[in-house]
Amino acid sequence: MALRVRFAPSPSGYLHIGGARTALFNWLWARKNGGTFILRVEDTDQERSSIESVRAILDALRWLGLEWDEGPEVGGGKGPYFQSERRALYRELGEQLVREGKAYRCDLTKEELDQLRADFKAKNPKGEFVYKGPYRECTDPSKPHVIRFRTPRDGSTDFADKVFGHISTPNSEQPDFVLMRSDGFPLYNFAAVVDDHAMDITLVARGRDHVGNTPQQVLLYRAFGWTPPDFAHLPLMLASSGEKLSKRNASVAVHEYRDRGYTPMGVLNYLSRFGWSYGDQEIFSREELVRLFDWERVGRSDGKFDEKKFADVAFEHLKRPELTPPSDYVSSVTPFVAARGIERPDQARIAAALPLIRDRAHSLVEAADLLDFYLREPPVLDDAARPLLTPAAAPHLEAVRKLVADAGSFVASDLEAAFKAWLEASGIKMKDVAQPVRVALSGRKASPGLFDVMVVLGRETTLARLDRAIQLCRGS
RNA sequence: GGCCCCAUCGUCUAGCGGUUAGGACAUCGGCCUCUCACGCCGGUAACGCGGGUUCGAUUCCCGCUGGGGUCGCCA
Repeated sequence: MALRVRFAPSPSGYLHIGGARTALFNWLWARKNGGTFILRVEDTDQERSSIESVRAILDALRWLGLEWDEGPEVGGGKGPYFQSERRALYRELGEQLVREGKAYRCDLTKEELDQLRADFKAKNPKGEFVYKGPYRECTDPSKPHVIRFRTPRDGSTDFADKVFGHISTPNSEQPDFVLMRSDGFPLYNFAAVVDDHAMDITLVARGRDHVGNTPQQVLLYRAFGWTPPDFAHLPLMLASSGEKLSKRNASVAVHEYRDRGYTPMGVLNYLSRFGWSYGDQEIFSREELVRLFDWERVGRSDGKFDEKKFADVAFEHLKRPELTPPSDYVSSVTPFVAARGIERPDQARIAAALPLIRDRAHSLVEAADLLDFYLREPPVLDDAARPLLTPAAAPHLEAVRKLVADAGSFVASDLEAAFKAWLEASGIKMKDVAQPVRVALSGRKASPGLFDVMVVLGRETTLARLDRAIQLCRGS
């Protein structure tokens, strides 16, 4: 049977990097094997689901380039892809299990259950309440009720996990879990099983926090007489604090990294190496990831997200032209440049300056900052740089101005040669003249090499900036 | 607390019986140098503990300890 995997988020918050990793591994597996990657929205909880979250998740996935073959806004032959639109199916199958005696109606109310929990908690402050039944089976279907699964009392439920191997759980541990809520909406375990089966999912890959659900789901597959899919659980990505990643924690939201100027592959590369490895290799292109990914190389222990390592991996992608081609870099950084108030940034000049900022910009936000003075006339003069434009610096700038004006060819090596010759002849030290010139050209105390900057600016602009600096020196 | 799972530098990890336990990030030195970077060189830094199995355990088994997950009419 053709490989079909899915990513099934609940639209109750942003897509965070942990969820993005789950989506990535599914996507990689599908792409590697020519399978189908399905996106399904698990919006059965009307209280917590929101259309904004659906939007946010779709946008984040698209930005990362994890395009889905079937799902919202794409369609497919196994829809609908929103669980809220599949209620009739769940209801029908729930009734079927009741008819077959594999499930039953229970009219114990939520309040009564809460009371039981509270009572238990009062007596056993340490332990956690576990009520496995028997629940109150109701005979009057017109009364509000849920449908519970009639869980076997003994034996155990096993499944093979592609990452963790064989996992066995005693059935005595499982409660008579709820399939259908009293409001007619299905609960996670039930809806997931029904949909995974209906959508012909062949492998369910999700976070390790779902291993406890798997036995219940396997029990459901058996009750229906369906063959369970394969399972693969991923070790958890914890926050750097060691706590579980939260959907409400905006700082780990995918869109946050986009806004901070990281590229999709920067994010994906870091995520790919979290729980998966390929020898000592750290940096991968998207194509390499698709080719090399394998469940065999997925680890089993949880890890903590590391901001520094993440930033470095992202930087590596920005730094290497083979990973981020110039044209991609220019189009990616342009919006960040524009956000600084530079209207219709000169793309050609950005491209020209690119080699000078590539190994200096750790993010597109930084890149836009480093690009600023090439694109703004006059350049912004930093407060910290202003003091370098002293009357004493004026003569040096005058001399440099002449050199630039007289230079035959306007290429870095020739400019540097002429510069060195002048220093030689005058006995002036490079250290003493470089900083004023740098401030004149860039308005900053730090910049790429002077001659490279001049070439990007062009002779005319270089002269204009030197002139302006000379005026400022005299004025101070 | 029950059940399930995990355990190599601070962090992400390589290792699949015999290695000076490797790489990357971080960190600390140094080099390069017109500034800032990049780059390069080098240092500090790990197999949780106790039993086995074996000629030999980081590696296999058991226990302990530690950590995590889960125990909802959330997903």
